[in-house]
Amino acid sequence: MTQISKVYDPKIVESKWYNAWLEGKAFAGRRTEDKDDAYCIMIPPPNVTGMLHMGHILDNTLQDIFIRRARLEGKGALWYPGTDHAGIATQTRVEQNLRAEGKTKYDLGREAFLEKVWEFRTEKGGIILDQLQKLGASCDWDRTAFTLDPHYARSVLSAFVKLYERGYIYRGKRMVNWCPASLTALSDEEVEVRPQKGILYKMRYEIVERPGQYLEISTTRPETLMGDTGVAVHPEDDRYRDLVGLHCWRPFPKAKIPIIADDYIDREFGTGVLKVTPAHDKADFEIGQRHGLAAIDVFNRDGTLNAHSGEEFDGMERFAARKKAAKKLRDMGLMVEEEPYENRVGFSQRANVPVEPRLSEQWFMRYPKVEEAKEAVSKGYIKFHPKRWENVYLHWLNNITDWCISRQLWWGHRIPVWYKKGADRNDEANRHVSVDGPPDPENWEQDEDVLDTWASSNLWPLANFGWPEPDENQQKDLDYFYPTKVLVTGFDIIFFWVARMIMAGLEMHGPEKKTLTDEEIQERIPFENVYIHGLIRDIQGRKMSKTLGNSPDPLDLIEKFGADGLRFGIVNIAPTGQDILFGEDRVQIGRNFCNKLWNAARFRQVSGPLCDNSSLEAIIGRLERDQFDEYDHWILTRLLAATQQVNKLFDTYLIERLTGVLYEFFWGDFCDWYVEISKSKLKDDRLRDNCLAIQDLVLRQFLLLLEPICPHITEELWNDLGYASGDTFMQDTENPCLQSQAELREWIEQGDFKIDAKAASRILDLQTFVMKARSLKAEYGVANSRDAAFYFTAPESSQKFLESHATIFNTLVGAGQLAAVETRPEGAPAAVTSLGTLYLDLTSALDIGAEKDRLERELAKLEKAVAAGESKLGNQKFLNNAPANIVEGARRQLADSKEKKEKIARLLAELG
RNA sequence: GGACGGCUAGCUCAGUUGGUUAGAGCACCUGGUUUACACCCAGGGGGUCGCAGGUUCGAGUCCUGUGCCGUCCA
Repeated sequence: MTQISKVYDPKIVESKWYNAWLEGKAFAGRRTEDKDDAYCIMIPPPNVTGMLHMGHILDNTLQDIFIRRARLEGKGALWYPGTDHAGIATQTRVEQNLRAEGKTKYDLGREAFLEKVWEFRTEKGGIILDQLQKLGASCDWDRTAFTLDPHYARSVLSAFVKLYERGYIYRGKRMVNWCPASLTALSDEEVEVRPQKGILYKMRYEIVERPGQYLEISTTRPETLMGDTGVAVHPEDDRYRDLVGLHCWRPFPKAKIPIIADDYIDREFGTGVLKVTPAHDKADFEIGQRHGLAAIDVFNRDGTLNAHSGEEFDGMERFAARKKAAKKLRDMGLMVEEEPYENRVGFSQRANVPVEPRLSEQWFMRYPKVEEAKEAVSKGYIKFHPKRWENVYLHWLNNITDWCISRQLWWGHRIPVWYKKGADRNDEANRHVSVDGPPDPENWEQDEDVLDTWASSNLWPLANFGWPEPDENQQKDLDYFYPTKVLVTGFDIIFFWVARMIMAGLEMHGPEKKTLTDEEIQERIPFENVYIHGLIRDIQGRKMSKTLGNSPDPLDLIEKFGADGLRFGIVNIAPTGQDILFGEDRVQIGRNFCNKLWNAARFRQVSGPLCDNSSLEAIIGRLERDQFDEYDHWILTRLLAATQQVNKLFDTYLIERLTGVLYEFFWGDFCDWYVEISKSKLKDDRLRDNCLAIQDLVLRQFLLLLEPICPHITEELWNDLGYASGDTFMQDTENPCLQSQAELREWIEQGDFKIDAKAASRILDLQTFVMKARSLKAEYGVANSRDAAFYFTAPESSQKFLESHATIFNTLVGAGQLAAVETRPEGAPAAVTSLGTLYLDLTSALDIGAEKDRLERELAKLEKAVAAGESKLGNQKFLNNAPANIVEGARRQLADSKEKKEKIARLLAELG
């Protein structure tokens, strides 16, 4: 048995146990006989080259809590880890490295460049997983997956092929969100709309048929006017009705463009006239389509202007071009007005630059099983926690548009489409679509693009079990673990990943079907619960970012507080379903709590010999039920209540509340009261063994309750206090008794013995009595004297109770004596409690003024309570309508308050 | 413009289906080496629960309106 040291040192303990778990294969996913036991969590795969940040700490701590609890409960638990290839992010970083060497990816060519990325991945990949291990994450690491692993890639390509064959994937020239920095198309979800201060330019175009007459047009983007192919007004706008069908002059490059009428135009905006630039605006593109206007692309891929914009703009950067275009309009006398204007501009989330609407050839996905995806949630097969996020999910699905899935990148899953060399790519007859490619590759060229990363990670729960061609063992896993139990993620990922995984599961898991029955939906969903947590922000509520420097390194925090301390701390400060304001001082509570636990265990170790703790049966066998006093009944009542509360929090997915319940029970009840009481009981030979047995029982159950949150320290103490049997870990414990308080109650209550809740409630009175005594000591400056004498007057029933607890009273208060008296001792300040009136014997003279102040404060409180009680009980309607127990409670309360009030009034009168 | 969330002690948050005199942690103040723990112990101050109505015997909690902050969508 290890001697427990004075200060808890998490470093040694944490690495020791983590290694022991790894060696013992404690995290290996296991199947039980019964599928109902299956409990699988798929990790939201972090970027393979990413670094751990606070968001990961929260997300993975929560997952670890779920999975460790499941293991304790004997479920078939599997936490499946892995990383994704993060197409844009990873490629961008490698390109940056190349740029430092003065090279571009084109210098290397596709193959050599990809080799570089793989090198980078090998170097950096997995760092984040090591970091998760420092946190204590109990993933089944042997299964660690990567979205570009060969088998995973086959799944992704298979899905593409199936979706293509089923008509969900098509290629087309469309308006997409173009990132001029990353040089790729983006999905709508990757575009973040931000308000931007700009200028609303009002310019005028001369009407061709009516020289000298102008149309005034408002725009925020004069740099696109070279691509204008029309000017549009509302058909019912009387101001312009007669101009429709005429033309006006585009100033540069000078061209005649038609004036058209379209319902889309907002008559209220600006002058009610819109310049139509079909190649550079989504709405304009649609107007152009309706009216047969040409689309002239005046931009290059990188956001510079091209030859179509005219010689003087060719090659110019887009924002410089805006200034130049405005100047040119001014010089030509065509600028009417320039006013400051705030408009909403789409930014590329990843590259942090404004996106360009751009016309290009891309692959799109029409989402499959949209209706079923809605039903899965609206019918309750998939539950969001907190539930309100279901609205967000459903709203998105109700307004869903096709998904641009091709990316102009090299790093990713290359689209499995080949085109006949030199043939028209848009003619389906010239395409070959398959996982393995055409048998005669020399006649084909493969599509250059790769798939959006989310179009691969949406298969995560399926591909990791070998879909679509699982081997025998994978098939067993798939049958057992799918659908997975819970997905833990932040609300910002609902569209990107959660919704798409649901649709992918519904479409792919099982044979092709046009529509699904309710039963099929339930079989195909990828998970049953979605646990949504908040985002970690800094203490001022700002998002964490590298540029702000407000993002602490989690490894530093683990160093400081221990992994368990950080885990406890982060869960403790997380409100349910809201963002989390992170401050280092806020998570200290976790470290402090671990230290408290450590020392409580240490106290147990020095309090008496460790007896047989190796099984619940052994501990229960040591209880001496005939020696139970109120404290024992009370602490066991509290233990059962805490067990029940924790169980309910797991059932209702309120994980953020766990630490509150555990803290209150362990620190507030066990340490502050039961352990303090023990200090008295342990001196008594008659009481000692039972008291130690109760401590052992409480500690055992508490360690089990806490283990999911603080796995290392609990495992250590589990061993130090002798709960471990053989070489097993906590997770293998028989009879953890966690799933309801009834299980544990059955063990304790044997024969006629029942845990006495009434006896427990008397402890609450005693606690008040003790606190009043401490308060008197503090107020009269005798807090130091451990021999302070207390007296009390009390009715016979309480007198007996108090006298029998005098020793414990002395321990708890730090007093020398507690004795019953007939009347108030001379010069003694007093406190009124429901057990009786308490007096502090002062050797020095009583400060009458201070005592009067104190008692008057107390009197005022009681008068308020009495008035409230009387008005309530004087109300016939209250008596008629309120439930009997409430009325009875109010009566008792009033009687108690009245009695105390009278006593205090008498004490005051005595003081004169 | 639509939807959702928040508004309770100086700060961050609890407050179950309405029911005793609204709680915790941190911060603050006072005192403290007592059979574990100063990462600790004891005590104390501090709130008209955003605002206004309504329902009810009774509202932090339910209803209506409204203000401010935040987020998502358009």
